Amino acid sequence: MQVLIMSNLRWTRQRKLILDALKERTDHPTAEQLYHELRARGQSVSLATVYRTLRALAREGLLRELHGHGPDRFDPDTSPHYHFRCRSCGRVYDVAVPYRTDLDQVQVGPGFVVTSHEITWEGICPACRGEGSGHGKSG
Amino acid sequence: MQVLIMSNLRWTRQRKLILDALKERTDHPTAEQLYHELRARGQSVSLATVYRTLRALAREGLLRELHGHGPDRFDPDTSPHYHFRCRSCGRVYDVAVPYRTDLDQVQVGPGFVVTSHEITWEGICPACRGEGSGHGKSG
DNA sequence: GTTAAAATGCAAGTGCTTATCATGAGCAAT
DNA sequence: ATTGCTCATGATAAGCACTTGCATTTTAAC
Repeated sequence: MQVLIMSNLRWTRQRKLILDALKERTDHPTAEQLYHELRARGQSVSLATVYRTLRALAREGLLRELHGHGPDRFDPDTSPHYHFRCRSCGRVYDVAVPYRTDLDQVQVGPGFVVTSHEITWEGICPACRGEGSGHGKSG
Repeated sequence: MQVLIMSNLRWTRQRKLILDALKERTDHPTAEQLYHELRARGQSVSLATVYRTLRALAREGLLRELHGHGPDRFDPDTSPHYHFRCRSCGRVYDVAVPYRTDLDQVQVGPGFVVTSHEITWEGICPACRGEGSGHGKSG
């Protein structure tokens, strides 16, 4: 499938695998998690390629990078939306709160140019509440 | 001055220096920046101590850690407020938008417990707009 | 099929941060 | 003021999360 028609990227076996693996998940995995997932399936990819591919696809606007505590995470949904981060396992979930376009109009101060905003909620996710102690890093 | 009355931390020369240096600034510096600042003043502190102190003071609630792109930054203001991050230099500024307590009441989904939220605006700061290209990392 | 440009894999390198551990400093009770 | 217990510091090594250099494939266009 020609997903990369608009981009100057080549549609290689590894890039297909990585993007597909990302789209299967809703927990916004890290590069390392994606890498292990693919290896577990017997696919041959290197960690460097996973990183390079994710960064490249983000530059092309095919996915979104999430920065914050711990390793970067990746979100296949590029539409404007907000996130929840579990402070126990680090997993990130989408939040169904309507996007507030008006917040991009905020006047931060003289000379400041605002290009975007993001809202992140923190707390404990259902998976971690379930576990007795809830201090895993399994996500 | 007995700032640490409520905590079990010892009020050492280094901790005084580090907290004072942090409170003098409004750009939410990194550990490294604070370290260089103190060295430039001829004060003897090790980088490890700067890191340890900042983390310790954060645990005690005397300052706040900011995570995101690049190295962690530290904010001497622990009251609820929002931030702006310059995507050119990385500096972080406080934003004078009233804190929305109602956003902590958001229902993320069944089984989710929300403990806090944060809003971060991104864009270019006045310092970087001034510079012709505006691609420094001077912050 | 050739071919030029781009992607991959491996391994080494970098940046940020924490761990280790011997030494030194704060604090409370002598 | 001194002692003694405990915590803090400094120097350096180690660790994690990436990133980069480079030789070797692959891809996409002729």
